[in-house]
Amino acid sequence: MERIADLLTEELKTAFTAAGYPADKVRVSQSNRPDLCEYQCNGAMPLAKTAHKAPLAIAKEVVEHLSGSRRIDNAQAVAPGFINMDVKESYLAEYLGDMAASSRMGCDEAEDPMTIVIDYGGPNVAKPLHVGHLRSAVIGESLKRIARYCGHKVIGDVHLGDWGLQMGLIITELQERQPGLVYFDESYTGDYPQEPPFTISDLEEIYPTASKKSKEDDAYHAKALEATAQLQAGRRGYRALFQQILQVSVTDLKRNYKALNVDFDLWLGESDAQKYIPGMVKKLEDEGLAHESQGALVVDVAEESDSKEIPPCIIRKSDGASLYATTDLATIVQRMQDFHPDEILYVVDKRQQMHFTQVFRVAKKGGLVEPDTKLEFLGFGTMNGKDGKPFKTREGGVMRLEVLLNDIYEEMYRKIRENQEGRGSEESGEDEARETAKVVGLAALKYGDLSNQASKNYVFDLDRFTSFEGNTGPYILYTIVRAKSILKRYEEAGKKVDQEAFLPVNDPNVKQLELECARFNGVIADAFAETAPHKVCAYIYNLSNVFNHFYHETRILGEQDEKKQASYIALLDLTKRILETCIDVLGFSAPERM
RNA sequence: GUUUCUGUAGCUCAGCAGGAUAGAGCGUUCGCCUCCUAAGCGAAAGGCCGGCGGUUCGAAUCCGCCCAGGAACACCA
Repeated sequence: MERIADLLTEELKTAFTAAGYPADKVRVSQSNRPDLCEYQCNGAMPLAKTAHKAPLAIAKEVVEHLSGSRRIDNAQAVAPGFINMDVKESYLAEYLGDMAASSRMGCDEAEDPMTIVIDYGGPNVAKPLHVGHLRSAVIGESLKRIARYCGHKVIGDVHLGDWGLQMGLIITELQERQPGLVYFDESYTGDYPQEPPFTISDLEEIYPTASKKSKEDDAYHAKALEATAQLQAGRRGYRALFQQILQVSVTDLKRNYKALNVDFDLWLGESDAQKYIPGMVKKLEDEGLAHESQGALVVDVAEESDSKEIPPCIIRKSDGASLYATTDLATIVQRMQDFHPDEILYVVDKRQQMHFTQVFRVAKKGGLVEPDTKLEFLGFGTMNGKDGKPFKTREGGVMRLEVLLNDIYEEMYRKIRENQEGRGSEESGEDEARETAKVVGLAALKYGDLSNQASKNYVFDLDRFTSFEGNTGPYILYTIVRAKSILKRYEEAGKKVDQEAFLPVNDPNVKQLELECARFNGVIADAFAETAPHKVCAYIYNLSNVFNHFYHETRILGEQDEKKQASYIALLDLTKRILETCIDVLGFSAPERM
């Protein structure tokens, strides 16, 4: 369905044309003065100069042509040249009925679906997920869902950091500790053991230890480099060990992402792209793009229009090893081959902007992608503590995601219990309260993150995010639970919800809620077009406010007029469905009660 | 140093294809539970939209300069 604002724009354009004015710049938008009108059009003002006429006079002429409209009500020209208007109640009821009749509430699927690969993980093997991984997971998951809801084919890839020095470090440290393992015996030709010689917690301890040693001890560092090179060269024992490190890590990562309600279609990593490197490099060389510079193989990516210097992109180090950019380029080749996507979207820390600018340019120049393949970089800001500096534990270390989640669950549980006592109402059981705390806690965390613009840094504040007041996840969930509760009682009274039973009701509170519901399709479309989940958050917060106002002013279950009541219920049901769809697209869900 | 992002109420943030009186929430103050979850609703106070210029009938929004803070600037990922 078309958005109401667009439908009104069409009518206004017709009216401008009929009045003899150009209509190309005419646009109707939601009014920024709700006390005056519901929608407004400012199109008359810029015409004043060329038409040599007062804008108000133009507006008046245009308004003359709107009198027969079935959608527009109370159109009037106001100084200095605004055209104010309302939506006819009868039309709005009809529009909402149509919305409610479709399972997608008027939000059409793309006619020409795109294939989009979203790269939004980037966790490192053998390292626990920490808060630095939170944003890409949360934002990427939401973007994936928004794009899917819009009808596109979306492939989410975790893109593991499973290649490079880190693997060499782990192997080196393992060898130090258990030199007798068969993996290190070069003369060994048999099968390697099924059971890995370490657990996930071993790995999580081994890596930082090795990393520290390597920084302090040059000989150790050299050994790690050598191990990395041999692994990359395909040494059997190292490959076997690598597979086991991978397997142990991925199992753990999957568990962690699941707790976040984040899931990936692909569990590929940097290592999977390695086989595409030789061909990719050869292509760049053949096309004369790659050349030697200070011993390294580089591709120049500077462009004349650059306002700053963009250094050449290094494809191969002077020691012959590949690096970050190499792997990312090879991954692009792999993705083009496997999926031929129309777009690849990277949801990555914004500090990597420069790197991706280089990679994208090489990919375009070298023809690794089609000329019209969109390579997009969504750089997100850091999550800071209350002091405005990057979020740390009390001891100053990086906080593990699991720990953060647990803190939130605990805090949520405490609040739920507290509220139940305060209310003195039905006590839910221990288990249910714990379950609810998890659902609400996750919503608190995700909403707290997503309600900020992705590209900006934001302050993580546990107390604020888990609060039930204000612009928070819990507040949204509470609103949904309220709506669910009424619907349940309505049905318990033996009545059936008629989703399309909208009637024109002369009640400003009802109309306000209706207008807000009608914005749904536009909000989703905008959020997709602008890769902006925070717009969905802003919308549901507003919708929740309007709903709670309506709820407070209107007796629904006590309404005597059955038809009127059915209309209220239809509106409430539509509101609930919209809210539920929105939070699903944001990546969390609501409990039955709280 | 160069480039770039950010600067809006005490705090946390919206708004930025220019439009009418710059919006929320928290915090502060004051109302509202015989009634569908008060985890709610209503109201008040609180702002030279970092500063100075420019474009425009009109600027938080566009342009220039300045100030302050963050980030990135070839062989780490």
